[in-house]
Amino acid sequence: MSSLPLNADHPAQPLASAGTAGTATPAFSPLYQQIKGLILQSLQQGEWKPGESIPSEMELAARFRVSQGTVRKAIDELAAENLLMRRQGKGTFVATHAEQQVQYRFLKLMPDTGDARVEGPAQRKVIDCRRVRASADVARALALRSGDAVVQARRVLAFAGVPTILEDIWLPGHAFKGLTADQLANYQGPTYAMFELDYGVRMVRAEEKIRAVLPDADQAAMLQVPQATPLLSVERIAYTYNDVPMELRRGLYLTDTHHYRNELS
Amino acid sequence: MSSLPLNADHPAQPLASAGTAGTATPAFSPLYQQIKGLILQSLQQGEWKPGESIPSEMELAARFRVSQGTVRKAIDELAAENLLMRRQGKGTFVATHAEQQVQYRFLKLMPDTGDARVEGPAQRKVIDCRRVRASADVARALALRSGDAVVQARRVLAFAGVPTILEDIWLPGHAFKGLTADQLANYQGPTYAMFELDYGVRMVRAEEKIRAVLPDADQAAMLQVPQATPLLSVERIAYTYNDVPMELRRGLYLTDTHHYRNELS
DNA sequence: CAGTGGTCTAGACCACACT
DNA sequence: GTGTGGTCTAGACCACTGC
Repeated sequence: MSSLPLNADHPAQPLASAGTAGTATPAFSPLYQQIKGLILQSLQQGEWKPGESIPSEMELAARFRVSQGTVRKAIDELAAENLLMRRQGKGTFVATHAEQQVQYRFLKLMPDTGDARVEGPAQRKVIDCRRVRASADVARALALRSGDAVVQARRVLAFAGVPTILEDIWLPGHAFKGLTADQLANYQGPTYAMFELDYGVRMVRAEEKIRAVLPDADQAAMLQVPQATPLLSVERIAYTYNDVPMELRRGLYLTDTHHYRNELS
Repeated sequence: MSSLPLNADHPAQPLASAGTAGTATPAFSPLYQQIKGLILQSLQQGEWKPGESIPSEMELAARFRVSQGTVRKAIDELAAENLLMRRQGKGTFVATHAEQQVQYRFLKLMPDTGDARVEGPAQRKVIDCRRVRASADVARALALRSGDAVVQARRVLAFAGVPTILEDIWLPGHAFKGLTADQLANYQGPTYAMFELDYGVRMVRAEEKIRAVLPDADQAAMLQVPQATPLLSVERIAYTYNDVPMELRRGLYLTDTHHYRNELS
């Protein structure tokens, strides 16, 4: 395992790996990975907030006592993971869901014709929002214990007046104290941007499990469709920094004029 | 626009952009992008085949009269796009769907419990495989003209004996002359690996549109489910090099014991 | 051992944005 | 012009693979 020459007078080489001395894996870690970890730590601790710029490559290189190229490689990876955003001539910025360019990055439902951006944001109607105790499956998804406090919300999203998405959302109670239906309904912009601003929680990545299902009577009523209408069931777990799960979301998507779009590579 | 110093005696700087002289966009293209284009061209023309190694970074640097670092950056991007695969100490290889590591990379349907790899490959039953004329929508998807020859196939994939996927596949007739039902059913390994080996067609990326639907009588019979069973409709267009569409695939997935898995970032 | 990709440095210059 | 990220080079050394 290499170590960072934070207090050394001279930039150092990685101090070589464990070799055959122990039974543990060598676990060689390149310098730029360690730098990446340190930057990640600063992001996590809120040293730089979403939308703000981080120090220049030269400054970071000086701070960490490494060359610009090494800092550069660390930032490259963080930018590839959508944690940072580089803008030539301006600087490097902490990514945010408020950014116009990548707004609604996690919403893959697209209208069959035309551009998603043209359609504009959905009309949101919050059915319910309250503090409850986590059921076993919700607790498991959010890495909590059964019975821990969670905020539970249900809302309907409509496009051009047509109810299209029915969403149930669960959030850890400790991180989202005081979340109201009003916030979920009336915040201008992506919900995840509101989470950043009001609760300091930045969603970094998510996993979705998708199925085809038929709605129960309640769900059909909420979406104003017959119960025989097949719907897309989308279960999402969203994670903050360090793979900590911070949201469970179960969506039902009406897919007669929309589709879920995915790119494979 | 910079140009490559292929015959120069000295490594060159990019020859600067157009400046304000013309009305055309400057279209500055960094050296490594040009190198990337040349490597791409060699891949496309089959100079190096799937699974083979390409020349070392040093050799390519010599061939293109640039530094190793520049070649490196070009290869980095191609590796990130899954066109090449780097293996430390061994070399850089042309990616292939036959690779154990990334087999069935485009199949996102996973069993609800356990690992996909454990389940093993599906049993394939080919219902139909014949040469037909392209309908308007198939032609559009494959960038052909209506009436052009296409190979059309239908097959059912079963896991542990349970029919789970019904697939209709369309392929450009000119590139897949002589494709048989036997090949589609009995080739050991991913179908896309067979396409590479027998037809020299490598699928590089794909786009999918997903909906929830109810099957018609025929489809329900093929999957041995009631007609009221909601199914995932997955329409895929797969592309070779240079964004040329080479396959249209319409799948119906049974999602009672499986789900479509997606990662968002 | 030689050859491959992987890391790190140092320095030069280019493209872009702001002032 | 100044400062930012972006490109390119040259050279050194490290880690991994296979002869």
